[in-house]
Amino acid sequence: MRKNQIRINNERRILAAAVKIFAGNGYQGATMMKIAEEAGLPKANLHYYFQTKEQLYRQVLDGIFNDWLAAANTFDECEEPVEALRGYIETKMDLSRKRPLESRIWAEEILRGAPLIQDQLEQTLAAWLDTRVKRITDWINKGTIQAMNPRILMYMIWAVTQHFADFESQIRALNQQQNLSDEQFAEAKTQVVQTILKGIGALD
Amino acid sequence: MRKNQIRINNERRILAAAVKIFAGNGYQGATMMKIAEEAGLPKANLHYYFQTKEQLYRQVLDGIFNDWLAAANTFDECEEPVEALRGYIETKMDLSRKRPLESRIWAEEILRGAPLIQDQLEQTLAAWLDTRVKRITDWINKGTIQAMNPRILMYMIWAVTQHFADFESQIRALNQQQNLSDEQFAEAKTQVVQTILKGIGALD
DNA sequence: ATTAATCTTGACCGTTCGGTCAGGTTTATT
DNA sequence: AATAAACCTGACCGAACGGTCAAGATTAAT
Repeated sequence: MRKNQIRINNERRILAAAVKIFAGNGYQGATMMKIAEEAGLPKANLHYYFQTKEQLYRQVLDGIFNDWLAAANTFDECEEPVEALRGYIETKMDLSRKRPLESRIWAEEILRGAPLIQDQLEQTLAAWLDTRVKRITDWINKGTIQAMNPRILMYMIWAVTQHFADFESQIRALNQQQNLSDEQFAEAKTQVVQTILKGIGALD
Repeated sequence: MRKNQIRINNERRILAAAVKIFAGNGYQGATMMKIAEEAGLPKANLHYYFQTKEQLYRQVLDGIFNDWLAAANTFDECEEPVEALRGYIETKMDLSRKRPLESRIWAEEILRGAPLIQDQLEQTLAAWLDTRVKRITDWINKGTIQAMNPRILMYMIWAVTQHFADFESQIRALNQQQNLSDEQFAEAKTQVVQTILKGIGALD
């Protein structure tokens, strides 16, 4: 029983417009009118598909969280710490490069105290982190990487990779008012991977 | 010619209240009424000292930027890379611990594309960064630390240190709904310093 | 003591926002 | 062809917002 094509198309259009407007203005700064203009639809039409602004915002956040979880699986694809961490960091960097708007929406939600996604953080994300902490602890016990607090390592990885999306406007201001070129971003990606892996004693 | 004490006191009260409200609600989500209640003053009184909401916000941002610049001087206090970087990272970590609200206001402004502080970023911050890039480049040329892009190193330091303020609510959700204790934060500080210094080949 | 300057505040105003709704149009079903 | 279901939208509404103002209270200057 699949939904009508009209509904599918319009929901997608509205969600895409919502991502742009929420990312550029924040939840409070975004207005249904701006989203409607971006989507090329009358405002009342938005309320036909999404009853309230908050519901629309929640669906945007859900989509972001699902993308995040999909990327997070990279962590489990390799057995060895160097390749597992390298793959995860690179995937997170690619996500920041390709979907900076989503990263910024997520960041703003956390900044505001995560009022709408606290449950997801405490349930899904905490569980995800726990199992990865166990894997890292195993590596430490085997002596493959040096002793450390695995949670802090993950915080560092998240911080650095997401910084390139969340603080894009600052990086641009410090880069002759130009966004990082593909070459510059590739260099950043390599350096981030090298610094973190070397920093935890997994290289050299 | 010093200002009247009444003005000094009230401006300070209002600015302190504004920091709390802007940090917890963002620029758009903050209202003059909320700030007035936090300050314990009638709303009209705020407009007597600060003509518009934007002017009040600008003064808050100015204060934050000045704190940031003061902390940034730590970078120059030591000649050797290990001690200079360690001191700078630790100062930034302490700032995140003691002034998380200010860090979040700054982060939100950058997230929104830095509409009000673009000039400061392109002028003051860019100049500050340029001189530190030169220092790091000297260290690299002397062989004290390994070859790398100094700008990316600074981005990483900013990202990691500020993460503990900006993403505090996420870290709390992943830490049994408890903010990091002083001991946990001290551990994070040590690990961040060690990982970065080791990651750039300045240790071991 | 008088005047001037500064400070205080309740009431008010125009605008913008999220959301509603009735009535019409299009699409799907039989 | 007829009916039902889904979709569309201009016009409207109450609430909340940033900001104003006039009139009074307090403080400073002479």
